[in-house]
Formats: sequence, C-alpha cells, structure tokens
Amino acid sequence: MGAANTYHHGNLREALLEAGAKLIEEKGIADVSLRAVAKAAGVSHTAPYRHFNDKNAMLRGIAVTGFRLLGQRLGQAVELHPGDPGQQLTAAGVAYVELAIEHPRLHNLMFGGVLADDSVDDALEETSNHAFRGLADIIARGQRAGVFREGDTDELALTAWSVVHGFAMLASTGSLDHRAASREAKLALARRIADSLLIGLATR
Amino acid sequence: MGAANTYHHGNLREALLEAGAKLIEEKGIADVSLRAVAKAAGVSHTAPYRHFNDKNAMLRGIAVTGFRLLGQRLGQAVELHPGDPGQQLTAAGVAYVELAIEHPRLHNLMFGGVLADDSVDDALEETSNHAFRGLADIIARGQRAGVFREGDTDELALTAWSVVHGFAMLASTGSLDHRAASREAKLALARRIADSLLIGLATR
DNA sequence: ACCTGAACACCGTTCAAGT
DNA sequence: ACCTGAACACCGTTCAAGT
Repeated sequence: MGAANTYHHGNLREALLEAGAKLIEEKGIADVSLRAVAKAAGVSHTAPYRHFNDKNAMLRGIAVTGFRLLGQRLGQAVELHPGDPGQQLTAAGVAYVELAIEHPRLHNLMFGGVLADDSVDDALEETSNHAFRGLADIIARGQRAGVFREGDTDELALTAWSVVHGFAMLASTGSLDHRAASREAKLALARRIADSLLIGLATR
Repeated sequence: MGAANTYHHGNLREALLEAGAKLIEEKGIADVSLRAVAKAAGVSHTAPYRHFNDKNAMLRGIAVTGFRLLGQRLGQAVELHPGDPGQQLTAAGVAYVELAIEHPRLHNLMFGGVLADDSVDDALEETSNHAFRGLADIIARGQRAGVFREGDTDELALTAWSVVHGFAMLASTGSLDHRAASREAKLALARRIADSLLIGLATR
C-alpha cells in the first residue's frame, strides 16, 4: 500500500507506462483509452497530461520500453554464440520472432504503424535504431570473418531485418495459424526460415 | 448529380467503401470515424449500419478491396514474364512494395493488425489467401522448372512473403527514409533485396 | 427496405481551481 | 509542482420512428 500512492513523489510516469502496457497486452491497442490507463494507475484522467503531451506520446513511451526489451533479447542472442556470426544471426532472428509471439500487441504497437504518422520522437527513434544497429553489427562481424558475402552491410542487414520482421508480423497477427498453430511450430518454422536466409547471405 | 443520390437504389455499400478508402488515404486509419465516412457519402451516421455490422466490418470491407488490388498487381507481374519464374518472383515482390509505397495507409489497414483481433471475415480471408496463393504458384512453377530448390513449396513461399512483407512494412512506415528517401530509391533497394532473396531460393 | 434523429455511454483534450 | 473536476466537441452504437 505504501508503494501504491507514491505517484506524488515522481513515478507516475512509470506507473502509467506499466499500466498502459498491461492494458494493451490484455485488450489490444484499439481498446485502450488514456482514461482507462489513468484509472488503472489510480489517478484522474487528466493527470497523464503532466507527463505526456497527448495519448500518442504515452503510447510512444510504451513502444520505447518494447524496443529496449528487443535490444536486450538481441544482445542475449549474440552472447549465446560468441565468435559465430551465423549462429548469432539465426538466434537473433528467432529471439525477435519469439518476442513478437509472446507480446503480439506490444509488437503491433512498435511496428503496426499506429505511431507512423506522429512527429518523430527522439527516444523512440534512438531505441529502434539501436535495435537495428545490433543486427547490422552481427552482419559486419560476419563479413569480416568471411562467412557472409561482401557488399553494403546495411543493405544485408536490411534484408535480414525484412525477413524476420515480415515473418514476425505474420506470426503475431495469426496469419500463420493454419500452417503452424502452436508456439513451438511457429518457432521451428522461424528457425528454418532463418537458416534459409543464412544461405542467401553466405559466401558463395 | 444523378449518380450522387442513387444510394437509395442499393449502392450505398460501395459508396461507403469508396469514401472510407479515400478518407483513410488522406488522414490515416486512426483519424477516420464511421460518422465522417457516412457524412462523406452523404447519409446520416446510422445509415452504414444497414450494410455493416459495425465500424470494423466496414474497415474489413475496405481491406478486401486492397487485397483484390494486390491480387491484380501480382497477376500482372506474372504475365509480364511468361515462363520465367525467377523474374516473376522479383516482379511480384517489387509490385507488392510498390503498392505499399503508393498506398501506405491502405497497406497499413491490410497488414497493420488493426483488424487482427476481429472474428474471421470470410471475404477478407478469401482475398488474402488468394494473394498468397499467387505467390506460392510462382514458387511451384519455379520448382518444376528446376530454377528454385526443392522443398516445401508453402514454406519457400512464406520466406518470400516474409521478405517482401517486412520490406514493404519498413518502406510504408518511413523507417527507410534515411537510407532511401525517394520512391525510386526505395524501389531500387527493393529490387536488389528481391534479387538477394532469389539467390537464397535458387538451386545450388 | 432503407434511412433519420434523439439518446447513451464513452472518448481525448482544455482549463480554471485546489493543495 | 502536481493533481482534480467540470466542460467541450467528438465518437460508436442502439432504438423508436418515419417513408
């Protein structure tokens, strides 16, 4: 109970992001109102305006936490396979898909285009760029090690990003359910597709 | 003027889909209300309920027109390169990306997950399956011709679909603008990535 | 059959006011 | 500084009523 009314001490922002993320997870972005988030955090429906310019700014804040989580997962995938860029790339791809399957609505907020028309948000752009950088770094190391073919590193990274992104989108929107219903089936499929991608990137 | 008030003769449904598509193109899905669409079509805000169960059903109707358009474009891409599955695949991928760049908000409605939580819509599922089938057919012909490697046809199609889908998503949300700002630059990039995909699918 | 207008419960946002 | 409550203009949806 002591922790419940500490918002007056400066952590309402975090409480709102947490409550918002939870509500989105439960009901989907379209069915989450700023007023409901405020209520879940135990404040009036105008209190959020102290911390966010508008509703979309709050959603961007939640998206940023998602990109941080993604960055962490990609980092872990790399650490699992030291010195093996091929394995790193596959693991990173699978980790990405895994996150999309675990948190489909968060993934949808991050990449579904709800925030696409917003004026650019510095924190959002920074965290999403950071996640992309992680991927590009794997490619760069693979090229130096001679396991990935030469060429524009960012372009190869973009190819990898596209595959994984497209597959994750299909997985998280349920478009794959008729081919791979279970979580395990989806991840197995993701692994095979990541391997197939690897072949395309490998040196001839 | 004769055509303007023929809604009473049974084509209000079409008029609403058209007005809705136009408004979405202009302002984005989030900023289009059922009431505004009704107004643009020249009827009261309750008239749409004669033709759609709710707002999302109307949006699904618009998405269906998008999938039909996509199916047509894919068909044209195939016809441009008779007997050459490799070229067909590249052309289909580029056509897909082209559509996403031309109509980013329609693309967003089709794949952005706004409709993901809806109960399945027969017409929507049929048209989207049809578009996917077109891609799988190209792969199947390529395998028979010996230019694509053996293996589960649907799985190869899924790989191709993922790349193109992921790239289109990145292109239509503006994530590519710092690398490829113009429409031409994006399409050129799409072509190179489609070629790179082709290498991954080719027989060894 | 097809459409309207009033009504309801919500929504995002603004603003004067309270501590 | 931080939060509240009333107010405004909107929204999706329902429903009785009109032709």
